[in-house]
Amino acid sequence: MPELPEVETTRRGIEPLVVNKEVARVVIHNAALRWPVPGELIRLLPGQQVRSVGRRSKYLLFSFAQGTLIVHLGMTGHLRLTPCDAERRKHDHVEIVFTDGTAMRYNDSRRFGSMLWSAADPLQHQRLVGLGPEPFSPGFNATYLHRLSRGRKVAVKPFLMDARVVVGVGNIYASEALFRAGIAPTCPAGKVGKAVFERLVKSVREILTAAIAAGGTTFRDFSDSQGRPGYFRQELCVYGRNGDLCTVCSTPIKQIRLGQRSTFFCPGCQK
DNA sequence: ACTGGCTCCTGAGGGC
DNA sequence: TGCCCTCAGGAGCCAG
Repeated sequence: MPELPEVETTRRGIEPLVVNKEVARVVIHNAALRWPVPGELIRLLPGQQVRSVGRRSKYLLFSFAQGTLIVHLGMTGHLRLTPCDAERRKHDHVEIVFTDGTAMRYNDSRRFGSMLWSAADPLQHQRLVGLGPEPFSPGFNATYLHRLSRGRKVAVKPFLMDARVVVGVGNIYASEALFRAGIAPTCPAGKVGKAVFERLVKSVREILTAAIAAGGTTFRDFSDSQGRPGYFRQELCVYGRNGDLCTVCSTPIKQIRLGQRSTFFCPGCQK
């Protein structure tokens, strides 16, 4: 379940393996992702070099001279670098073969991911243009959240998970950040005060920083990256811990559904 | 303008 | 052992 830390870890791992490599050919084994993989990649990419691998929100941006390959990992998407003659795996969708004999393969069992092409500024792409600030950018702060949330009745957890508000906070880290900040996930966003948002901003950054650090140690080797599920599991305080006793106040952790999503919190710590 | 609900998909895990 | 059911989740989309 890639949230921002996992995507950033993927970016850091894959960039040194593909940067400056020239594409020899593109093979689309199965174009069926969230949107069909654009067939034009087959004629556009060969001959071009990967200049850099960037990230905006949970989108990876593979920059080429003539445009940008935009990759979203969805729920189960993985990128791995293999020798180009390595055996294919089930759910390999797209293969980008480089002139040095390696290949980057996109594998996605649930097909929630996507692969898009942007000939112009990728940040202006339809999928990226309306996104909120990055959680580590100065634009993500208590004043911003306070202003944006006035009059909003939506619970603070789905509010925090709304990519138009801030990007990269998925279901797991939303629960964790709210626990750290001592905010009940059900509290209407419009009722949250500025000082409390201050704590939330800090918590979001702390939890993402810790997760990126943990991801960095787990995803070191991208030639063999099928990911290790639950890599941050041991550091989670509430997520997936329904019935466990809170590490702070020993109240049993509760699980509810909020905006169709499993939500975990400590009724003792979070008001 | 908001809000909540539905949807895509496959694999894991629980119950019997 | 095996089958069936439920659940998981990012984010676009739509109806009210």
